[in-house]
Amino acid sequence: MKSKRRRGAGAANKLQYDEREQQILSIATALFEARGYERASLKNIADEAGIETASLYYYFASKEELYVSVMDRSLRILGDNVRRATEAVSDPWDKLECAAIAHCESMLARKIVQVVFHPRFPLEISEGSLKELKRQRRDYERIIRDIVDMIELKENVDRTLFLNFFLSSMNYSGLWYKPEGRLTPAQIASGAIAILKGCAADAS
Amino acid sequence: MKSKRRRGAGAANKLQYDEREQQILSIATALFEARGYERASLKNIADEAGIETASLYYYFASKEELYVSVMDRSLRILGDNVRRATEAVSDPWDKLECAAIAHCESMLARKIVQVVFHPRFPLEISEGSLKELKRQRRDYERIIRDIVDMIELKENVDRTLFLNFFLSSMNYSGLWYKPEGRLTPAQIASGAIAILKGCAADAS
DNA sequence: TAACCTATTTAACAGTAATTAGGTAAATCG
DNA sequence: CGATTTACCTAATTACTGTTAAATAGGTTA
Repeated sequence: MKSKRRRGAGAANKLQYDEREQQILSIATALFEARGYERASLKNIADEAGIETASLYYYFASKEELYVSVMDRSLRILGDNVRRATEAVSDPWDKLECAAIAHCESMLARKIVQVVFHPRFPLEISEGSLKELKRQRRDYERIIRDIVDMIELKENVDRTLFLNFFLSSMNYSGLWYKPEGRLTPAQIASGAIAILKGCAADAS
Repeated sequence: MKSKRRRGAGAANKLQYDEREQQILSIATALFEARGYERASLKNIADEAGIETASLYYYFASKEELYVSVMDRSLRILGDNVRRATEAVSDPWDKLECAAIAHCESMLARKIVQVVFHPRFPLEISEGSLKELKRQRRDYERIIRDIVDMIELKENVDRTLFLNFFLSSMNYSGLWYKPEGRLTPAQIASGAIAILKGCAADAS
């Protein structure tokens, strides 16, 4: 609604609308990620952006809307990265590995999301927003599911469990990943694939 | 400190100290689990216990102390259950499967924890409490690690990654588990083991 | 120059959180 | 019996929280 304004400026430290909006989204992403929804107060976010708390309402109608925007942005970036990384690959296992690497690198190396797949949403969200968020999450998982569906698994391996297993380890990698540790995000992703490859039907 | 008191009672609905303490711990566990630390207020907990908010301070010095007690209790129960389920088993893979089943059943079927392994602690906790919690978590993970160390893995599988992978899927199982769904907690656990068994050195 | 718009501030509000101080009824003890 | 202890309550306090209303400084447009 407010996204096409351009004119006007103000005091020395004023920014243009789009710049400020993106800045707030970045800061909010980092703070929601670091502290969780409740403990990342609007004051925290505003302080980091160098503006007053009330000014946030010029860009977002409520904290909930800000949260939904953060999730939206994160999931879209993640989806784009994974799609881009996998589209040129045809072998199912290679495709899954590329997806894993893109997922981990998006989550861990760059500071984009990680907030995304928390088990329960951290707030009592409005009906509409909740549906929107769930849809986006399903859309992303669909990308992965489509890859998993191409893979031939041993008969005794439950495909849905395999998918959940993969997604959970991707998400949880944020727990044990340390920037200064011995494994890079890509190595973690490839290591996960190495483990899962034991499930291949053609046990190589 | 206060654990040996016995005497005295009060109005009709008063409980003895230990009973009330356990009741509060159970309720707090369920509420922290369902709503998260911030959104589970002391008023919520007190209401459910049928007492006033201020009365909680008769049992716990602060919300933080209550949280630490909940974690403590949960991890001890979980550890006990897993130890008990595995001590009589000698084959490493069977042992791990028993651990997985005990873990999942403790987390999912009975309503004990699940709060336990959230990536980041939900509060800025005091130095001492934090150390205590981390120690307990490490102690539990040690149980699992000792089992994993007995397992023979393919050469290209990173043992630490394998361990983290296992723990993360155990924890995340709460995400997709539904009491009315097609899989029981034990089936989820066994399914996870079936997936991981592809990593066995003697590829059966 | 006058009118308007934009990004921001100041100030206040209403609600709720955790916490504390002090009191009270009933059971127990000597 | 009276004194004490136990388990609780009432009421107030402090410190935020998200949110709104209104004002303002400076740039744009006519």
